[in-house]
Amino acid sequence: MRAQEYIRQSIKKALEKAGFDAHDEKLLNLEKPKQEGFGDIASPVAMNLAKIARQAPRKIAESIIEHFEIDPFYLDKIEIAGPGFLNFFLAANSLQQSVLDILAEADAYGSSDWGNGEKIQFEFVSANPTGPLNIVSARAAAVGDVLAALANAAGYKAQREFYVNDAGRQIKLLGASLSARYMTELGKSEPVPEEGYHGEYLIDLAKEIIAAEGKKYAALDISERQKLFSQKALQYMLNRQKNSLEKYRLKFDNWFHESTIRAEKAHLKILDTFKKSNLSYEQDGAVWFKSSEFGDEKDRVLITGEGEPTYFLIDIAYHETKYARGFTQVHDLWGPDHHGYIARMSAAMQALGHPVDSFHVWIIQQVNLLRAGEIIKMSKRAGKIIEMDELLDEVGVDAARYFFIDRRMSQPLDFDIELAKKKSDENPVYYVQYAHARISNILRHARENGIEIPLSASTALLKEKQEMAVVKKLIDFPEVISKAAQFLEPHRLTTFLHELATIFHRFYHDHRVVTENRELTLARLMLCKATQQVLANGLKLLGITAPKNM
RNA sequence: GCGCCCAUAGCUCAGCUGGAUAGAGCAACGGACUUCUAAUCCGUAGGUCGCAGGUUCGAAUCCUGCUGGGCGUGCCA
Repeated sequence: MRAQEYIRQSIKKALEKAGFDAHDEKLLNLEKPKQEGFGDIASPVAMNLAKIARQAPRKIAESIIEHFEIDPFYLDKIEIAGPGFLNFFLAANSLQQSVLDILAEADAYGSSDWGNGEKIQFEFVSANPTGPLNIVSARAAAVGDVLAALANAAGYKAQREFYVNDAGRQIKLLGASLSARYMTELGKSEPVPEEGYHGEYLIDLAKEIIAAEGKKYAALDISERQKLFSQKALQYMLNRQKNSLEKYRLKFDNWFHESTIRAEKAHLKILDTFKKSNLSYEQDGAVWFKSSEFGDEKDRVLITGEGEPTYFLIDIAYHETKYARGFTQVHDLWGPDHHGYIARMSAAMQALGHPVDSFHVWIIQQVNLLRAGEIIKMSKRAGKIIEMDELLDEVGVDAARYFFIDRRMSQPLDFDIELAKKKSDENPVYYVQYAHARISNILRHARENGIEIPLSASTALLKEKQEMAVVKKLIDFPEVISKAAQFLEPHRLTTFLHELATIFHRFYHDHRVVTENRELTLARLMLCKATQQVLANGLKLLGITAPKNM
């Protein structure tokens, strides 16, 4: 059993014996003391209980200690400090043992069953297949991928889904735009629609088509050609997006096509449901959803005056399938431009009878690209957009992912390209990777000196301050993961890994691993391996490589 | 106008859902390589937590107001 688990359970038992109501797990939250001298793990439980039990926190703390059975394997002592903190001082025994436990668990260390196998879904990126992926998509891709990875590690069954808008107006425009480029390449006049897509990628595609299939499509009727080119362009863009994502080490579990909603007329069923429950009405020739009854600021159109379903209606039907597919928690990661869309979608989900807290929208804020401190101005109109591919080619996948994860997603992000490229101490990515590589080097050095590294060895000689500091950090890992998953805050993981790297580098600096003392050498090798394991597990969740040398 | 997000060291950001003397990285300054990688480590300096009230044993954290920024607010997708 992990020390944290032991402490939590023991506090619970002590509370019960002392006559307090301890069923609320929240009360048992453990903290990391802010300062040295306050022990290794702290519990504010006495202060939490003070209000409920109407007793002085210190009194409660004393009562808890009185009923607390100290197992010397885990604890040296408990102290009451400050306003009523319980400070726990971990015993060397359990710390030494946890190094071996980590090695035994290996790749699985850090995982937990916190989520109880609940089926949840993360839908993200979902960029229109009308152009290459941009920088915000890159950010969403990193965040969504890591959130899902964290959720899976924390015991949820999380799915990564990409919603493909492969139907509707913008696809028609895409086809028309490609058709225009095709004809222009063949020297004929056909303008790109005003609201069409003017980026150069369609010129490239037009050239590709001409090279591969010639000019046979020029003979077609324009509307026929546009329709055909819609599908061609769609396939092309989808493949291109998939390739970009693959390069980014992101694999979606499911690609959900909007066209299936339309084909199955799922949106009409929604319409029907709303009609039957009196949640919609007709006005000015359109059909409206009474979203204002569910917290939206006004009602929204489902069917336009021209009889077309709105994107909103299709989107409701799409989201309904998520619940139909068995997901109990639905997380959408949207771009900042969809801010105003949240209330109505949330209203729709409530209208369809889904719990308010089962549907979540997280806005991934914009990314400002900087080069040497200067913001790079991007304009969609002029086609001056930095694509995800360009960014990855320039700074690399590892750095890009790290930079995107290392900040709360709800905040705009200044991404300094020059910094991300720098292979120096200014760049936090390499700091963590370096610790991993450094350990590989130590292990190699040990082998070169004739030390065969065993799977397990006694760690009883680990007692130096820096050694213990590393172990104490290592045992935090499972909680970092479950909390990062619980609060959807992946940056907790990068922070943790950075701290672990710091503590390891410090240990490395102060102590030699491979020495004449064979038993101590083996013990420290175990510590190194356990650290490397945790670094590797953490980096894997982030989708960042763990290099053996740098 | 209304709604959401944000304001913490020179810069970029943490701060574990109300707790102990507010932390880290970078930048600045001063030190440490005959060593398992110096892509590292140690030290110094740096703060009215935007402002003003309120809630209580206790507030960077919760509430209200204000100031200053970002975004959103279509029978578009």
